Amino acid sequence: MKLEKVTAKPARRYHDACGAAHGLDLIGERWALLVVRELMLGPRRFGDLRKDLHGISANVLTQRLEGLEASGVVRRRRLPPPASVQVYELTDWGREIEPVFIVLGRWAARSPSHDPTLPISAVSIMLSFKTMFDPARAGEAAMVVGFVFDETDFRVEIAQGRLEARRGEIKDADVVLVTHPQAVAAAVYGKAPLNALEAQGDWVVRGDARVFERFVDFFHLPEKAVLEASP
Amino acid sequence: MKLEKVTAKPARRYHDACGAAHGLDLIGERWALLVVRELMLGPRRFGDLRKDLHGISANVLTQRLEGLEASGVVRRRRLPPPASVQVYELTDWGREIEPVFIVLGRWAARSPSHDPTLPISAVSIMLSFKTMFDPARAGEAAMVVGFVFDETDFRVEIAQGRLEARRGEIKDADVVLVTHPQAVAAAVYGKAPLNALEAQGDWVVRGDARVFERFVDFFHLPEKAVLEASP
DNA sequence: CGGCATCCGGGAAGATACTG
DNA sequence: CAGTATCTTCCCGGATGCCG
Repeated sequence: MKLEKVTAKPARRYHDACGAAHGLDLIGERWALLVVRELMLGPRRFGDLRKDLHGISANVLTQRLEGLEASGVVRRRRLPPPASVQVYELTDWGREIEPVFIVLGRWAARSPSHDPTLPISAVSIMLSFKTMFDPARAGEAAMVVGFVFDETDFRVEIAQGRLEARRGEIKDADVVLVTHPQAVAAAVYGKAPLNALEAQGDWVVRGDARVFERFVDFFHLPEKAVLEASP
Repeated sequence: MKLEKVTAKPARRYHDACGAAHGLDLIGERWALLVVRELMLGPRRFGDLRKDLHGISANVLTQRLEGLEASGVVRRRRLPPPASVQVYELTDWGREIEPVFIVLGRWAARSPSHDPTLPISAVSIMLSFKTMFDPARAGEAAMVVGFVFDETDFRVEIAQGRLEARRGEIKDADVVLVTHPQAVAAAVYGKAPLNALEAQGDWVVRGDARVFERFVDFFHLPEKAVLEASP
């Protein structure tokens, strides 16, 4: 006998008209915002999400995807045959969460306890470019930088003081880095010497390495906040 | 024998270099962001916080304040005698969370499940003015609107297409409303008729009521998002 | 294997009572 | 008034197992 899905959400809500409080009802549960982050650059499969959300368990991921789908943030789709696999993607409205990442990330980067050397996902590093890009430093520079992370291609295009970061074709890239996100973070935010990374073997450059050297200079983390202690 | 406070936080962290993930480590626990919200307009006492965070329990509020203090977001201070009471306030860096509220609130207000008629705190309604103010509608209007919520004075000043909302003096206000936040939400966002609210008795106007009628027109909730269902 | 249900241990949240 | 102590409830995280 099949149990009816009596889910009957009692669900811990704030019951508050405040917009921010309702936002927390939608994406405030543990892992929820990071699931959305991983979908920010396009549809993903369950297993891919699980792999890049280090530490999440399968059942929690299932619950979050269900919750986000019920809220209208995420939508589930089955790709047409012969693929026939299920993927999860953001709705149009879900995609509009992006500014929340930008401002939250920019604020938290100033935290004294923020450690940019920790592991980072491919999507995170791409979004960080949007967050930390300094148009003043880029000036009129124009370039296409490609990244290959674990068989997947990502591209960052800079032109007219604007930056676009997404998944996609990198045939036209000025330079392509075959590496992993953490090494990119070390180069861009840690300003690690590029030849050292190359020597370590987790870094292969295709194309004009000088372009990437300029690229690195367009980004920098904000200054750490200075704290007043409680007396 | 007194137990040493071996707090030794193992603490559930994401362990992720992503700025947003670290932001969640700081303010992602349940209630944390709403505690910050209640401090956004200046120092508050423990009991005041508890009263306006409907549903929080004393021990959770204690834990959040401790955590936020440890993170450098909140600071604890004892007012000079004869008051000699303890208050909590945001640090300079903590105050910089404001944009997170603005964008999160603006995004969540478009949620199909957002209900603006729920209870709302005094601080929330004041912050909502910053979030939902439409400079185009205000044009060159200039006014000072005062609110008295439960013995505390708040002021909103509009001038040159800009809005400022804070606690403070309302002697120079063009109009003052003695009421409660939910009634203001009904008037401003629900566009409830003002005389109806006055008739219900939870609404006293001092000064020029016409000024408030214009004020209401400067704010409106964003359109609800239209959702694509999962097939 | 991908997606999801189920069971279980630990820990955080919620409610209430109690103390200085 | 400002928390602390205690108890219960529920969520999170990990493991296992089912089924297409």
